[in-house]
Amino acid sequence: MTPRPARDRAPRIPLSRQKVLHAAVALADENGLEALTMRKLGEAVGVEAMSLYTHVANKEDLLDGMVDLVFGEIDLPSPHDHWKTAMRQRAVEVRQILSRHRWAIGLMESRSSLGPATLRHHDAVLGCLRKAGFSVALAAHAYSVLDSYIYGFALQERSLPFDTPASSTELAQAILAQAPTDQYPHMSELVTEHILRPGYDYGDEFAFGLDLILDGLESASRQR
Amino acid sequence: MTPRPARDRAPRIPLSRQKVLHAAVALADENGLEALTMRKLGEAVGVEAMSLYTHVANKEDLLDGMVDLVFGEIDLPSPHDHWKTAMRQRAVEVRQILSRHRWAIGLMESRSSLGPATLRHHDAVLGCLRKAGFSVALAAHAYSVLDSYIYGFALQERSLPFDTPASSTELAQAILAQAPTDQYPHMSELVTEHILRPGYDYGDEFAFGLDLILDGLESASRQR
DNA sequence: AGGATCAACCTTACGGCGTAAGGACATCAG
DNA sequence: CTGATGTCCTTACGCCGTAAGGTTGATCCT
Repeated sequence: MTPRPARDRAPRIPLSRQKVLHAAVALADENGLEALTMRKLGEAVGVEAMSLYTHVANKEDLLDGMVDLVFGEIDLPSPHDHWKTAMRQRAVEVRQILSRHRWAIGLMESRSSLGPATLRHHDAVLGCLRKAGFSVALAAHAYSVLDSYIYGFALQERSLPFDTPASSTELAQAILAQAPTDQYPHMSELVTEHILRPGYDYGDEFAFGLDLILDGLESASRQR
Repeated sequence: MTPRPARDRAPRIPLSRQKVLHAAVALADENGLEALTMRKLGEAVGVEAMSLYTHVANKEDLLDGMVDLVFGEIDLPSPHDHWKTAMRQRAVEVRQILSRHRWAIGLMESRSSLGPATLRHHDAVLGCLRKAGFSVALAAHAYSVLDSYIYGFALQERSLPFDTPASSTELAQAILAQAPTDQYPHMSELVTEHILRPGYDYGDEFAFGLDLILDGLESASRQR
């Protein structure tokens, strides 16, 4: 009665941890981390929610895997570049990646189990600084300032309503409406004379702070 | 039959938005943001979950209020201090407050509706910089770098397992176990020669980056 | 005093969440 | 052919935020 399935192959390509992780990243990218539920992820890969547990231990493990995938997207610093060039490049790239994966910002630094791509990345960055003559302590300082700045900037950038410069104007006006000129004069000044200026883009602030930090590190590294 | 309640006063002190917000902050401080549920918050203030909706519009509004409460904890920069002193003081205080309210880190910058304490705070910081001769643009740059650094540092600090310096040793050893010395040499070097050193405390890194940024801002402010 | 108004609070219920427990079934090794 | 293994499914539990509507007690206007 039931036809033999063996002959007309429905090739039964099974799922894999990698496929699940990639689908999870895509889903979080599109709809935010709060929309990443086991049920929706299952649907996205064509499987019931509970079947996902064949490939990930639980949701924490899923997030760990997603974070390591993101770390894997970051190019390792090229060994030929000057440390300053390499660190600037890395900073710009990380910021770009974090704006592609906004959900990752609170997660990347807070995983308690580090994946292989994560470890490789940290090691390469430290190696770049050590090779440039940074002491172990200074390399630690440098890594701390740089990443604090990069993640912090990404965090602030994420709060903006949408990426378009047009809608940032709307936000500014909304803030201005909430904040009467006479009560918050410096706030209004900032909004009217800086943020509402035609070419304004908050993202441009990134370079200022980054160069400030890199210059500071340069002089710190020369001092010993 | 039922005794008149008017005489023997059970004074029926009603709840208020402020009380709800304070209880919510306390609950999140103690058990983390994920433990802050309407039911548990209701229990904490002696009321059923649904009754909370008399005082807050929904959970988003609750979070908005909590964030504004935290901003209210930050002292406004004293108008008599040099900008550098005032900004350093503020940075240290914000970091301290963020370590008391770890749940606030991802939230403070990302509320779309700003409370009065939040606006007052931003205005005072901007005022301090403007009064010190910073142009509007430079004040914006400065505020951006400083807050990016502060929030980013707090974010990284939060990832540590617990605040005790003893347990940071455990974490370091766990990482070292995950990361074999030959495969990640610089990582191991950092852990063994820096992090596992007796007096090490990641919190100490904060001052290095902060002074680096403040010095950078000082020279930027003199340049025009 | 009597009655209306109204804010504070409660009960019940709904759909969605992560995941524990256990069963079905295809594939493959012996 | 037989049993083992790994992938996937079904069902169910106790959480979550909150919509809808009911009860109660204080206050104010006759």
